[in-house]
Amino acid sequence: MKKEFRSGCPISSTLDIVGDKWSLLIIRDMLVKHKKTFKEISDSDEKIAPSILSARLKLLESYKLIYKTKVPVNKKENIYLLTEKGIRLTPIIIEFSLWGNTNMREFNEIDAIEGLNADKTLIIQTVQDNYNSMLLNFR
Amino acid sequence: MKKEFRSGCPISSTLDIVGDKWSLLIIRDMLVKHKKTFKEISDSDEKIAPSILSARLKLLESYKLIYKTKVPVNKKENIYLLTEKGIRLTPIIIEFSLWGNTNMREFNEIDAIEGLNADKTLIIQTVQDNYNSMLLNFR
DNA sequence: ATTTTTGCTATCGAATTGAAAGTAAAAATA
DNA sequence: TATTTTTACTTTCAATTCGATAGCAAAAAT
Repeated sequence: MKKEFRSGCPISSTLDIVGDKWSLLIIRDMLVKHKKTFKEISDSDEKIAPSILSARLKLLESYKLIYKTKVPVNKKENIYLLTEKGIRLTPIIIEFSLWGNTNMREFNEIDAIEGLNADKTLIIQTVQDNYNSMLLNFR
Repeated sequence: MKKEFRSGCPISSTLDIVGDKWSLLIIRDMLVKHKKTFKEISDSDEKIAPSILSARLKLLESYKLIYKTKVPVNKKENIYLLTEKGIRLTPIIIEFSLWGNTNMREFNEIDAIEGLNADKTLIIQTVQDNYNSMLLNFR
């Protein structure tokens, strides 16, 4: 675990954990697409390198945003799940999605995202509720 | 300007611009602390390197999140201001602040931030209104 | 018993970061 | 007006991180 933060600012401290190009995409795939295994998470449009994914998962786990478990019928496969802290990143994920949907279209061809026109509080609640429902399968 | 985005996802595209450790801190300092010059922005608790700051300002300008102007009485000093798109990052900045304030305290000594207990919509509105008021001085 | 798949790790070249020094031009000062 | 200081960066280069690719051990699948 990295011990040195750049400052005591909450934004700066958060960026010291998730402020790279990949971490929030990993959280996105876990949270919105309910991806749980190393292979599922690495299998995204953006094609994260396995060494980078491995390092990021370790870091996120060490800061308690995710945890790793296994299902009894498969000793090999790691199941990565978001912790409560990780789930609380939902507003950040949704705000990035809303911002990018509105402001990035002149620079990149942006996919249409279903459900983004709903009230943002409802979107956040729905995403979190869906994830929590899925978590019930692992208790 | 970098032309290649990793995918058409709005989150991924946004992270391709601001997904480094410094960009959102620059936006924070401009938006919340009303910092406008190279020196002011580089003079933060986190101590960004001048070469990195210069590169980030150019990138943010090229993607139209900020613009550069000068005041008539000072030909030398560049004044960096947020564009409308840049100001629209306020919800992201505030969500990072709220998340870090709640979830980072076990890992880092987090500064108390005034005003974070208010309703988040009000915080966002206030920050944006304050910045827009300040902008009136430059028209 | 054998083959395939998964979950990584290792290697190494490429890219980025960032410390520190330097520079030109403008502002400030004498 | 001459000189000094400050600003806004740029440059250099070592350190660090990224990421393409190949490889490996163990478990699952056949």
